[in-house]
Amino acid sequence: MTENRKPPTASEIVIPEPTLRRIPMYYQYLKRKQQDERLDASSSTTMAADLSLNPIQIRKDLEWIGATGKPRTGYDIEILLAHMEDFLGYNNAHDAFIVGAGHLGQALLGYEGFEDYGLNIVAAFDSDPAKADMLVAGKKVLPMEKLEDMVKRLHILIGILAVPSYEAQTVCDRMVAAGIKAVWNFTPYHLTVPDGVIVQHENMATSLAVLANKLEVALRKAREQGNHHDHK
Amino acid sequence: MTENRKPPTASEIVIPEPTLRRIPMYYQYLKRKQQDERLDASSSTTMAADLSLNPIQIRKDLEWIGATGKPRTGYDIEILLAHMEDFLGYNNAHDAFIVGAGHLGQALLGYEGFEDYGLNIVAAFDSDPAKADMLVAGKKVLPMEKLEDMVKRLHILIGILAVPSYEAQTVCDRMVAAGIKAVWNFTPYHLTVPDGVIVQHENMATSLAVLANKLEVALRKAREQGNHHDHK
DNA sequence: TAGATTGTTAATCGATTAACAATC
DNA sequence: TAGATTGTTAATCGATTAACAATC
Repeated sequence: MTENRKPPTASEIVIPEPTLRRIPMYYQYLKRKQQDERLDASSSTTMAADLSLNPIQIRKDLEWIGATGKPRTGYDIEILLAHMEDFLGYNNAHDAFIVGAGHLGQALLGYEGFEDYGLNIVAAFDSDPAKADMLVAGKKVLPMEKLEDMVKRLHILIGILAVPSYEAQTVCDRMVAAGIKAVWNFTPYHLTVPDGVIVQHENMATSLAVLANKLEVALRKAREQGNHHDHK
Repeated sequence: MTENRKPPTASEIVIPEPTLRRIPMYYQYLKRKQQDERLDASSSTTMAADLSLNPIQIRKDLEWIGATGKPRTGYDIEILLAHMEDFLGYNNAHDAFIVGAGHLGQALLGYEGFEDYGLNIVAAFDSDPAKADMLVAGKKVLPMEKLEDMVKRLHILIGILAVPSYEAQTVCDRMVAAGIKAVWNFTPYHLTVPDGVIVQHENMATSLAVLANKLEVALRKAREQGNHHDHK
């Protein structure tokens, strides 16, 4: 194909990550609005107020997923949700394997709602023989030895890493060698992968650092105000 | 030394969030370098290569936590780690409660490494009487009724929400009423809290959306290239 | 019509990256 | 000294916010 003028190719236009990260929030919010309050339209103004965001930002975000609204009434929630599901891959879910069936792995296995976002966890793997053939949330825990074979047979593209940090790189290498193209990493270990393989880091410490810092700043401010108070 | 001229008040200078989010990654990386490779210095150049970041960005980040390096040799890892621990609150940890002792709650209770980042999980609470007085990772699971009393008695400031999404707001309200100032929310529910209370959202769907999107873009690109290939 | 809301174009803000002098 | 690396100042880039005309 490769048509001429239109500066970036289709495959080069990529949604900004901040926008992408907000879509699931909108989705969750709107679904609730629809189910609990039986609303069928919502304006960027009300959404912004409820979610503590800027209405202009919301309109820009919604533009990215191809949604349009009506002046005076806002956006049709039904249509908006459909757009989002489409965008997030609800209608084109990817299969995934989890490696590591500890508490975290089991929590992920049981997490409902991944399907909404296009992820279908098929099974888990664990090196502990005691866990082999266990069922968690209706999904099988298989022995590690079967990993490569199963990845190939089912053409799995996504691997979820919920193993101890010191095993992360080894397991990741095995996944990649077997054909996995995207790794969702729940360990704090910074993985090295070949070109073309995607790694998404889910680092709890990162979030915690943000939370602790905000709290610290707030406490500092409170203390200062306290002082000023004393002071006068 | 606290010299004069510096326009904004101490409490107004706040580290940029992107920088803050990278600190734990540096920390984890450097600790490994120190322990596994017995290195005692590292340059922004090598760190950048290993972590796929820009060296200038790393230098700027390190400046924020007050670290300095030496031309030619780089940064002293020992000192760097100390700075980071100090910055992340390792020496000034906050106590926290978890509410919800399901798989996720138990995974969090057992997560080692929170201490490194200034968080000390004291106990968990669960409404399921079967779980009452259970021990997880050496920490007690207490019945929900005791929540308010314990928060007040121990002056807990941080609450971790690992309950089902439909209970999130109710439990959050109870936490806040009892005096909790920061809520780490692991449910997908968007919480409403009074002014002055901090909420940190740990939304798995958000990360997943990013991962799925990157994979989709990569597959699209691969497909396109495949076509071009065919084509010529 | 009047008024709220969309959607677009322009301005602002902040983070990343570049350029380069200072330094060990 | 020569050369790699720091740290600072300036340029760039991208996201957020503002302004406002179009629209139902």
